Amino acid sequence: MEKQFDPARIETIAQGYWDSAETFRVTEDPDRPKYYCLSMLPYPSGKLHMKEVRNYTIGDVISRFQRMQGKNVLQPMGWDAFGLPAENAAIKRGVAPAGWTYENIAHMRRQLQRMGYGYDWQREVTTCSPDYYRWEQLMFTELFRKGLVYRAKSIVNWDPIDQTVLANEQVVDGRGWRSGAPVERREIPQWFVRITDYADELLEELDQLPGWPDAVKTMQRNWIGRSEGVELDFPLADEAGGALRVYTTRPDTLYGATYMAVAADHPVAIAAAEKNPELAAFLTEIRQGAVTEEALEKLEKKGMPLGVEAINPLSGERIPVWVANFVLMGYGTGAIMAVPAHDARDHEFATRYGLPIRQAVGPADGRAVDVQGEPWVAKDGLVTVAAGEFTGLDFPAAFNAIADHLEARGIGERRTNYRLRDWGVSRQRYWGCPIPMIHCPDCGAVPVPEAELPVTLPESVTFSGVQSPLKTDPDWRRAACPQCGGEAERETDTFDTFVESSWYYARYCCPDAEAILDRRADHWLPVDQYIGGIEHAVMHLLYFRFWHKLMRDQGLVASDEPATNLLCQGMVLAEAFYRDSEEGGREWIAPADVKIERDGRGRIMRATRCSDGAELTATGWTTMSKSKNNGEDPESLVDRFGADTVRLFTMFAAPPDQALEWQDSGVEGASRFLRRLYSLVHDHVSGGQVPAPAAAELDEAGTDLRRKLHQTIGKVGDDVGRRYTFNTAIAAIMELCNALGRYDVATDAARGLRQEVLEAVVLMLQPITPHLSHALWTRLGRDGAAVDQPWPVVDESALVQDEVELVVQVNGKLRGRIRMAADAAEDTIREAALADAHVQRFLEDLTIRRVIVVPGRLVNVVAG
RNA sequence: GCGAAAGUGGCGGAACUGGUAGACGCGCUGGGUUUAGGUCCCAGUGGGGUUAGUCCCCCGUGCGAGUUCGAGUCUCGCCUUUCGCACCA
Repeated sequence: MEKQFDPARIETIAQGYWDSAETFRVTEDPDRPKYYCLSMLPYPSGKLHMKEVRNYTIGDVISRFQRMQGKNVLQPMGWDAFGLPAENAAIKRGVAPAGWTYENIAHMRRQLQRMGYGYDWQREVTTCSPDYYRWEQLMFTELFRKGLVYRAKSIVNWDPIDQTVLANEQVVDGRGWRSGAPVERREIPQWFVRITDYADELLEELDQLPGWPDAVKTMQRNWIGRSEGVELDFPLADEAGGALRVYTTRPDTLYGATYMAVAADHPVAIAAAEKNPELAAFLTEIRQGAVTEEALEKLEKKGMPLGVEAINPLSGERIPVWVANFVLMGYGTGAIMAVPAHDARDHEFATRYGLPIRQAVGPADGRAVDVQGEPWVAKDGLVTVAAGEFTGLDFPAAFNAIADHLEARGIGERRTNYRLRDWGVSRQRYWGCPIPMIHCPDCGAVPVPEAELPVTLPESVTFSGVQSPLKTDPDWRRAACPQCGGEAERETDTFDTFVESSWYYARYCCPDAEAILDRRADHWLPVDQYIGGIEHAVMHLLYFRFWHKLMRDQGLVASDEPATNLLCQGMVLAEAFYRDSEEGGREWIAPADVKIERDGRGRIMRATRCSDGAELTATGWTTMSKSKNNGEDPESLVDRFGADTVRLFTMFAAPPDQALEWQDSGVEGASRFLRRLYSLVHDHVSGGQVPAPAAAELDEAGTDLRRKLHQTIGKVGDDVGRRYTFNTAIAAIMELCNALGRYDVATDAARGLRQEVLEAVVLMLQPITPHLSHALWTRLGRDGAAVDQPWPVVDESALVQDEVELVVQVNGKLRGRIRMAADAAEDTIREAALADAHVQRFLEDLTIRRVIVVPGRLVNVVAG
């Protein structure tokens, strides 16, 4: 055995072994329980990111652990290859998005392989390949035929200078990122999938997912936002008649409605603006700005009266109709009834424009509230006041009485509403999956027949960024109508990339199927463990669940949910450094180019740039990102320390669901531990033939070490297999190694024990540092490969302990420790605790009132 | 603005079911090995006080209240940070 630990050499040998033995290639096996471990597939941005290393190391640790439990493990990998960054790269460097993407995939695949992840590469899925997206096109046309897909108008960010639709991230402070022009909201026709048809099922089945984090389930519940309310008409008071339809969850507050507000695109607002130029200008003004909910909510509330009045259907009162910038057409009915006394946003608006605020409900205990100063929004413990015949009712009673009344008079009905909106899947972009529809002047929108799929995206194009090459290519656009054969046009929009990532996990099961999926899908599904970033808690994970149900209803899969367990890992943070220069604004300096001076306690005192000594400002911990130039390159760390060290550190630094603060010094600590273990094994095997373990011949120190070994096996199995706290598993292994290092090996029995400990350590580390374990397993003289060994078994007889230490508290404060037989009776424990000299000191002049004995843990003496 | 989480030494974190706060690692301090540097090994390391001593005391888990024999852990309010908000993925 070489004295020096050489990670590069060890890693090459181990990876070569797994390759030639086809260790990670899996097929369906009826004799072994299956285990499907899935990590979210990466966008091929060019370089592997630290957050991906973290994600995939977690997945690989779980996969390798399950393999050691005897499971038939499927762990696939692929590429979420469509998306905006490829278009941006194309604009910046003048390369085609396809070529750029394929090069990135090749580079990143090699980076993943160097990390030693146990993927079955034969199942690799690349979403921009026609072999993949043709099946999603087929699925879409089938959904269209089932009526689950429709076309409707919706709002996009429109850049009036570049004449293009902008993504939300391309809107900076309400302006286009490149043109700088104020963004306008524009309505265009787009394709939608009816996710709201599945809203109830998506909501209710969250209760059947005990393996999903509560935080994610709560966020999804809130996102779906089911509410019970009433939809009703407020008749308009002008001669033309008509009515404003609104939805409210608070019909009990109807008597407090003092004005109405409509969206700028509402027909009533447009009609009113025709004869009012000032109003028309205002409508144009409030149509500007970004479309995100966040931007709308943070907006300064603005409005203008339309000169139109509506009639409160309960009180008969005439109230003014306003147009307001925070009401949007397409969200609900595009109109709201405003009850400023009981809604914060309505209150802010009413106060600003001097509109009346009238109380409709109040506390049931009769306490007076002043709604002029601030709204009273409670829904519990309320009673209606000044509400005509409905006065004096609590919330459920008022809700029902008013809803019955409205329904009886035919001006409204009860309605269940969702905050969730149907999924708009159209994108006005080139680098995406073409939407397989043909627009015929006579037949309308017609799906492309299955025999003509896939609708292939042309890959050799020049991409300028102004318009999609699909829209400017008349040959590509031209098509015969599948229905009437007449001249027609292809849809030039492409799919939201969330469509590809909604079903890739199922395609991994049968990547070569000549259909969307085949029978193999149900062998592997549902996914046993899904792992990905918390940032996907709502959108991706909801579409992922939704698409699974769509596939179920198409008869493609049998299960209701795609994944039984979900682990959301935290972000990866790093320190960032910048300097503000007069000429060039803020400049971010890579941490590798920064010289840091720390004070005696390790805090950063001063940071300077290595090249010129320029003074820099440190930001503290922040997300690793390109814009801050603080990304740690995993590959250079692998070059310096080896893949095992990088894997060990990312698992050790924090529990997986917490943010990980990246520190190079910590990486060195991980490397040091592996070197120490290597030399422990080296020293051990250089002593020659190892005798068989003989537990009975061990002295007290040996018995203690052996107990610690088996405690550790139990703890690590629980930490890795159930708790997913890899950091504590590693800490326990380190403790065991420290104990082994202190253990004096003078006898044959002791050498045998050392062999037993080292073998267990090597196997327990196999999921985390598989290359080193592969090497050391052989060095310890064992046959076979570490990756194929079963998880070590706890020897219950080694855990037995005759004596335990108990803590004695007086009034909750630690005052003494006593050693007792493990099975001592409560009375004996109480006596021993009270007899302890140190405890007695604190009981002088006090009367003992109670003694609490917690067996195996502590005694608390309550005295006063 | 709305929704969801998280705050523990100089730093990352541990304490799993309400029961010894600070495991493990980094950093730092002192010592040793080495021609030197690095590596490696040993010891110490929450803050304050105290002792001849290896004894002992007080304080301490973002802030403020509460429940309990006992709270980092449970409840309420506040502050700060992070994630998401439908065209970034």
